[in-house]
Amino acid sequence: MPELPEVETIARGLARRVSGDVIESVWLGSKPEPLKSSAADMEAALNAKKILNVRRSGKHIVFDLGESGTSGDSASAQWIVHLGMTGQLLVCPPASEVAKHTHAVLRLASGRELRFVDPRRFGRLAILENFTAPGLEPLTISATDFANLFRDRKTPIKSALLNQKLLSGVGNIYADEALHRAGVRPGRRAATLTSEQLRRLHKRLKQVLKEAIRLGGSSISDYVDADGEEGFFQIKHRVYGRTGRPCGKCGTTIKRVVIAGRSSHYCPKCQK
DNA sequence: ACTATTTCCTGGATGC
DNA sequence: TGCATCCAGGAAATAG
Repeated sequence: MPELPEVETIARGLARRVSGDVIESVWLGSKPEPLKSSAADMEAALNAKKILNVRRSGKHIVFDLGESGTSGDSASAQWIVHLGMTGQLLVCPPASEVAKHTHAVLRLASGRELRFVDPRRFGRLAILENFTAPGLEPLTISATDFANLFRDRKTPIKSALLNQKLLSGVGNIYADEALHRAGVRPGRRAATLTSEQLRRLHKRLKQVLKEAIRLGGSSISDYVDADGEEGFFQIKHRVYGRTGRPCGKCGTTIKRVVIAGRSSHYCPKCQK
């Protein structure tokens, strides 16, 4: 399940591999469409465009597109890819087998193909201009702005962390991991956190995201980066997916509760 | 304006 | 072995 660190890893890998390449042809699957715009519009927006850069905004992958004919690199539209739960963007030799649930194939001038594969179809594709994810970036947000996001909110802090309109990029894994490292229970009402706890959560969230990026993300289920490589942050998980096992810090059994319809894992002793 | 709940979707795990 | 059921969860839609 790609969250900020996984999407960052994928975007960096793609930037390295396909920046400067030109889209020669486009195939878009029919199925129940993961497309925001019509297939014809998307194809027209992608065809013959140069990929200037690939980067991350929140959990979205942004392909900056430019005209391939002109010498200047003036950006026009952007191809936005959200991987949802199970989406993958793969750079493949054209001869390689097309995986089941492939919804888009971009043939590149370099001879390779960029393929979007997504079994569960929670992923989304869109053509936009000047896209920025709705929430604030967790890696750059100030402690003050961070604290202000949660002031007066009655919702559990876990729900608030997952709310992409507040912070963009935090998902279930890193919300749980940041809360454990900050010593705060996921069910705590956001507004009841002390300023000290908010300060810690701000610090620990940044820390855990940065460390996860350094390790190439967490490979849970089928996550792989643009090179097909798995990440290693899952070995650093202290609570996520560790229900019933001992907390590494104090030995107390890790508990699981459902908040906002999501599994939330925490240590009843370390987290207040 | 918020908050909580439901829905989408398939594959892997589990149970009888 | 085979079939049914459950569960994973990001974000949009819906309801309160």
